[in-house]
Amino acid sequence: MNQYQAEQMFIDYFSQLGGGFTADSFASLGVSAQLCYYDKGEYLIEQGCAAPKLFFLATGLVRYVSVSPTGKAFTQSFAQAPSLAGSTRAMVGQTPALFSIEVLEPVICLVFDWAEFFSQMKNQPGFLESYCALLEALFIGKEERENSFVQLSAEQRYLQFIDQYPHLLPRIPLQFIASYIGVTPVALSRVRKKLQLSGSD
Amino acid sequence: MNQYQAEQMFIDYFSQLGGGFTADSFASLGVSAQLCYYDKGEYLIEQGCAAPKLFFLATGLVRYVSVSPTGKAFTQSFAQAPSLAGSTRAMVGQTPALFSIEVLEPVICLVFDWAEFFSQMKNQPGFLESYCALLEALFIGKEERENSFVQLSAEQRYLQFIDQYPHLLPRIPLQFIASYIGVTPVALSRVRKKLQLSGSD
DNA sequence: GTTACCACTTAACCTGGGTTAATTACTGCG
DNA sequence: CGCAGTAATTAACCCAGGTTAAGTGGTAAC
Repeated sequence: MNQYQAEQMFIDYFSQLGGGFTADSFASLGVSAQLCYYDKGEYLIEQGCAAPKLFFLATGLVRYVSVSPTGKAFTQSFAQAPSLAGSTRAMVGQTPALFSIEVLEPVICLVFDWAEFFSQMKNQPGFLESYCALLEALFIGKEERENSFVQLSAEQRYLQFIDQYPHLLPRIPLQFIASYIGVTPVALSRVRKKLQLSGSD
Repeated sequence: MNQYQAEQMFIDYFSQLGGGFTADSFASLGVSAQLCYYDKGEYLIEQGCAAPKLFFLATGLVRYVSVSPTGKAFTQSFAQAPSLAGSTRAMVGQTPALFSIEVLEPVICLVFDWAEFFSQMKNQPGFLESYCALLEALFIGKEERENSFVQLSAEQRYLQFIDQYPHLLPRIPLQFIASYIGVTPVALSRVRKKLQLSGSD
């Protein structure tokens, strides 16, 4: 994976969001990106710190995790390549990030300075529409997740997770799934036991 | 409140989002809006139905409420004028709305057809940036709410509500606040009793 | 091999909040 | 005025999920 390939993936990713964004090359956009590598266990951004960078994951898998004042970790989401990653809040509001981004599988990514990236890209025809489409999708996702937390039991949220991310299930430790669906690993273990007792699959 | 005044409020509202959107009049935008009135108890959109309209509330107060399959109502948010209202998901995805918008205090609003509105407005300089800013704010709000549900107790969520919306507290029935913070009215009543016993304010 | 370190499970106990239902306002209405 | 109908409180009971702690693999380092 070289920089050129990553940039091509990025352009493809953005084009398929809808919104009519197209581009031949990064050079023509006038944005500069740095190709970076992160190993499992490293962090792209850290909770409490400034996080003005936008990441485009060409390979790898990460999770967004926030730790409460009482020390409990909560996984807000997973993101697997190809995907953008970063804290919208920290980028646009220039406030400290409310979560860390932890690498679960080795990441190769492009790193942009958000302010520079946005000021360049907003003049590209179709970019803002694509970005809006992306934001809409993010928002809708959060809305659905909000509903899950309020209206579903831990068991139902686990089944929903399996349904939505079957490919992630074998790749991430159960404790992370537990922290994603908002229960303790102990509780998730109970749920799994109960499920394998009833349905025998 | 006449249509002209409402349109002026709308333009002001959009201008102050940031993003550089400005306009002299609706006429110059080429978008058509209908001025509508809704009484307390009526609905702007209804769960399960198509909801291709965007509302701009010039006066009034509404809540977004969804009812689960088991019949439990959950208040996703409140919106008071001046504010936009509508289901992003239903507008952009042309799917049925996942919630209803219920009028709590009489509403005077402008009603737009989203598809028409967006196709006209996206060509206005600065509009897309303002719309992005709006979406970012919505997304960040949901993210914070997600955190509250996972990391705070019912009591803490209630205190947070009072802190965030002190002006709404005396205006809406307790049961709606309960359904907003994700507990039953009975549980909220317990919380309030406990609070007035400890701190005497 | 053995020691150490994880991830995961299981059991025992506890608690926050749900459920049901009775009681007490508060309101508008005939 | 009395009588609905609705909102809020309170009490009694219940349960999903948290907490603590002990047990069971699995694997990497020595």
